Amino acid sequence: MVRVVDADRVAAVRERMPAAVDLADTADVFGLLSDQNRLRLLVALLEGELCVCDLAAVSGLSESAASHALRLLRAHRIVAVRRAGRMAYYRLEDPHVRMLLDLALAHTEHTEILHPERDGGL
Amino acid sequence: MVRVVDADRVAAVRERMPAAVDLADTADVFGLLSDQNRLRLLVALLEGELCVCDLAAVSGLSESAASHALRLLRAHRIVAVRRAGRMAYYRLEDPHVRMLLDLALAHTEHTEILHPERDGGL
DNA sequence: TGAACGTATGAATAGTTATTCAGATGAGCG
DNA sequence: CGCTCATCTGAATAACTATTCATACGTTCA
Repeated sequence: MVRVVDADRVAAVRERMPAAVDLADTADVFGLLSDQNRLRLLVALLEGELCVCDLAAVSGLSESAASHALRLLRAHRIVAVRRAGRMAYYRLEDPHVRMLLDLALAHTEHTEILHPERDGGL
Repeated sequence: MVRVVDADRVAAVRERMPAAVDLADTADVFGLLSDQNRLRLLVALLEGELCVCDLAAVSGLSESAASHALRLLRAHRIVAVRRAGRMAYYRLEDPHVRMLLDLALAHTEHTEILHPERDGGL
């Protein structure tokens, strides 16, 4: 089993395959962007910092849920926090993620949604 | 609870917030990219079509696992299949996903990995 | 100081997703 | 035909992720 058909292409692709650690990191970032609520939070932050309660309001989350989500994003340094008294102001810190968001949103807004359906032969 | 601090910004952000269906779709796409194995498959396909066994070989997956992953990607029309006899050749079909991949990989390859760690105050 | 507030946390539950295995399908070939 | 091969599938388990609730923390202000 696992016999190779086009050995040359397989070797070439193996060459170009990013290191496991890079792939894991990339998968991680995409994973953080794969949730509607986190997406809302990040979209809200595209134009500048907001406090937790405004983020919760904008994204329709409870403050607890918003806080949990922001914690995750903060742990991966996608957002950063500024504290002022009892308020916490979050901002989008990762320019790479900003680019991914911009690109992704630009496309979904102009594109028909492709729902999971069958192809040639499912 | 959920009191708004900066009502104007909240209203402005609400205006710009994409529709729920667009966010769901975007989150979905990111979700499909959030797995190392699927990422490997897609990277392998960046340069052209490959059959399942070569994809499995390149990405270190069992053929069954590769097939399951490809099925998912196919269901979302991210890849498409061409069948020739008993072989199945997959290709990357979604140019939007190709862009996201290119962007993401370009960055991870030049960037220090930011592992989940604490920020100012975790 | 103590009450109210914004935020953060932990633990529990519920829900989703990946992985594996056993077997099915359908094409080619002797 | 009947065997082998490439691929696909379904079902089961295991692993992970989200959501909620109750509560804790530190700040502000009376």
